[in-house]
Amino acid sequence: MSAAHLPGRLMKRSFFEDAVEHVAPCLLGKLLVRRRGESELLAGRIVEVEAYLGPHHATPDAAAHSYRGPTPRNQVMFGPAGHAYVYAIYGMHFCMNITCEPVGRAGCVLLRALEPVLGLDAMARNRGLPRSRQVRRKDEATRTGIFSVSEERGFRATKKDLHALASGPGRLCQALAITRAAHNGVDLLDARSPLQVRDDGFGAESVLVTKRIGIRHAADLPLRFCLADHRCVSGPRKMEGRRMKLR
DNA sequence: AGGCCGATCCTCT
DNA sequence: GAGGATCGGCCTA
Repeated sequence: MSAAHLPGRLMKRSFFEDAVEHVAPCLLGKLLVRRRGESELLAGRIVEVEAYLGPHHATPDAAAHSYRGPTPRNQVMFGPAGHAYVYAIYGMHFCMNITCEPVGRAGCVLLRALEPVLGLDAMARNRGLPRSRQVRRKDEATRTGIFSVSEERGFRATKKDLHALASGPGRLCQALAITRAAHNGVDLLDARSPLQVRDDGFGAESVLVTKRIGIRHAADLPLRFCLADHRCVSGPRKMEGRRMKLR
């Protein structure tokens, strides 16, 4: 498969070499593209992320894996920007981050939720979910305009079905078949990579900023960013936070 | 819609 | 040896 068949354009390295708390909200709306084998293509739009601050930062972030400095597990975080940091958690899930900031600084963005865009059947299979039931009506999500694409031949997903595919950091890795063994350290900005971040020109507008989910330390930092009102976002429906316009 | 629970194992102390 | 950037099932409401 040639790169010409992939949606959008590869992102530039400089985009990720900035402070992580600035990069994180700007990642919303970008595509995570997964190529597998000769023909399989999966893609999802990033709708929810969290920033984790490196130990160089003025604000201490005890929730970050880099908090106590480099270890064998987190060494990728201290390397160049635009690479995947994938780790295993609770013995049964993977989480994927994108490294940010110049070499030596370990700011990282955790990907928390995707809106499925391409390869929905394969995602359902990867997740061990039944192929989405057929819906008689025109895809409700697309009709309401909440979703940008989310429909392809042979798969008509309800909002609930879409949410089950890749909403949550563990779920999105399972949906795209992302593992630590195969993908930790992969360059996301290389056209030959099995995992890429791409920009198809989607314009994110209103962003909701809240506390991060599922952590004990530094729990009050406002470092979770999601597309406001997007149904594929994970976590509690109503979460306190402030709205922010991008750019 | 939200809270509690168990599964399961790697990483760092 | 403790605990974790989670998930899905089951419970109450």
